[in-house]
Amino acid sequence: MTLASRIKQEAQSALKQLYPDVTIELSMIGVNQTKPEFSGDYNIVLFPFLKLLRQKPDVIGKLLGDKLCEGSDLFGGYEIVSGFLNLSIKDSFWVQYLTANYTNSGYGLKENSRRVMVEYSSPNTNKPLHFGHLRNIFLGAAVSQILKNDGNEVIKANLINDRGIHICKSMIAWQQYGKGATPESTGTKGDHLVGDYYVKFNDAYKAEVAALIDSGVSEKIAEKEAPLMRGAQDMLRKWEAGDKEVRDLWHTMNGWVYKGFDKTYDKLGISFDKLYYESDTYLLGKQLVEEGLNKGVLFKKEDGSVWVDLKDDGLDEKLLLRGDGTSVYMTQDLGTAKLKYDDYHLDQSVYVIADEQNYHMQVLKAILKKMGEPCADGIHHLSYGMVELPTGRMKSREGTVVDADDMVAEMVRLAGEQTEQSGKTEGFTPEELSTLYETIGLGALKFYLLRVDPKKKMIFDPKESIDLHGFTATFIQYAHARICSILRKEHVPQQPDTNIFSGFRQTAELSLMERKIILALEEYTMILQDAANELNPSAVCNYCFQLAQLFNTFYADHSISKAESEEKKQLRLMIIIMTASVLRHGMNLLGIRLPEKM
RNA sequence: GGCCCGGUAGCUCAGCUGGAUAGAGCACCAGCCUUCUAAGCUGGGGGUCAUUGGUUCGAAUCCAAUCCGGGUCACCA
Repeated sequence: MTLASRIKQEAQSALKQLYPDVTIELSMIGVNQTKPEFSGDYNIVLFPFLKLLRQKPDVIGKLLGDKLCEGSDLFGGYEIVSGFLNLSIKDSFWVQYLTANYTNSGYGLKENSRRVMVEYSSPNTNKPLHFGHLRNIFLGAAVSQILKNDGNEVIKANLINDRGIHICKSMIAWQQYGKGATPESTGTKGDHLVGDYYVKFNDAYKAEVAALIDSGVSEKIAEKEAPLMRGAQDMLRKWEAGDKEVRDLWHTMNGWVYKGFDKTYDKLGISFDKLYYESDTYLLGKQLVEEGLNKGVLFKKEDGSVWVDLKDDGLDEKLLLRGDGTSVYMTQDLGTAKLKYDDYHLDQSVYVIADEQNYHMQVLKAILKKMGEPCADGIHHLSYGMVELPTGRMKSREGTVVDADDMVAEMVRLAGEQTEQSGKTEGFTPEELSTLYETIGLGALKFYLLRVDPKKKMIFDPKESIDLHGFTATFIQYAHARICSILRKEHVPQQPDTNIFSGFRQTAELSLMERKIILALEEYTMILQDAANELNPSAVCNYCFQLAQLFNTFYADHSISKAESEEKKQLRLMIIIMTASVLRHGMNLLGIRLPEKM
């Protein structure tokens, strides 16, 4: 149990004893950390009790304070300031907490039998990953880890959008302009090569449309009749009919893309437990729609198209099958949702998808619910804001996208540059240095994209690139490296598996910073809990940064090696061991490694 | 226009299940390396928490309205 909740419960039972006739709900008891300008560690707000207890805050505060402190191993004293009961936690409690926990390597792990799927990344196979995908990927991976750490069984899934008109666009452009180019013949990463032809399609198509308009055709007709567009549509029909030549080309080009993606995922340290391909699943929804029709949940219009009426849910009518019987996006998603559920019997299915699809996801869930599908309840849209440039949204057709591979390379380069500038490369082999630069560069990138509340959109200015100072992974990595340096010097293991200071006895009072850090360490499990409940990795980012900040302040005026006594030295070693361990644990959830030297 | 989301320091963001004088980072200014890593630390300036009204002992936080920005409302995905 966390300290804050223990304080709440003790306060409740103390009030029960003091005022047996009155029931005070746990939710009425506000426990907060005391602000630095007041004495004490935690406070209880007295205002909510005034009416119920019919007494002044000073009176209630005194009774409650006395009761709580009486014979307590936890509370050492209190002070009442304008309606707040400021409670001091005994040094002995903090020390006991520290000695009992500093050898931990796991935090917040609990039994939780839920089975959860997290779908993220979900790329199209017509272009390489860009900066916006990175937010999605890091979010999905971090949320998976956070949920797993919370005791859930987590299945990391990737739904690959490998078919459709957009895929045919790069295929036809390659056919017409590629001259047999392959990743090998051009030395280009496969996903980039295919992406180049997607861009080529759009350029050439635009020119075709312009030419048609010049020759007197209306814009609408021109867009439909441009030869490239007709070619792409023709190709899609052939693909659906299973045309061998088209399928072969499709296999080949997607193969190039997958090789490229694998390289990128590998570099990012990202993996999946289950891959779904839309080419396998895109027909699945149709059967579901048939069943819905039979059940009378869906209806057919005169032209044969199938619809669902969601007006009772505050939504609209939605098309599920075209008049010609072909499926739409929603149809596919219905099928995939059911497939996921049938595959794993999920308690929860998390979709990491940008907020532009909020409505779509709402409709998806509503339809499944209406059809009585058991998968409906578990569907949860982890909606995140899109990454924008200072000039607005990234547009692949306008060439304003920031490529993911380029971005990673740039960050690693920056990490190397700064390390060399500050002259910290001594004692590293070239291999160690390149690992270090990747750890720093990639860490900075991940942290930058995870530190903001997912639901908020974010603006990224490539010109300013990403800072390695302040609220960054680098800051946290640096604090960790400093701790490791001290531990090396003192010949103390980073992660002791037994209590190496079993003889420790506390006699000296804790300093302000010593107790502040232990207090922060104690909060960690609660932070993990919140992050898991909210599916919010930014909570972990904020916490780790604050902890590193506390350590740096502590470090600035507390010597460990030359502590004033052996007792203080041991105490501080335990503090920094646990601090480093918590930082590693938290950052590991975010997919960020912490170097021992930097 | 309907629905959804956002608006906090010059910039990027915390804080939002109501609690004390609203916090960080960047940028700017002034200090701190003969002492465990200065990618750090200390201090300083900088705010009408979009606006107005309401609920409350107490509102950045809850409610309503308004303004501004974005998203979405396809037989696209």
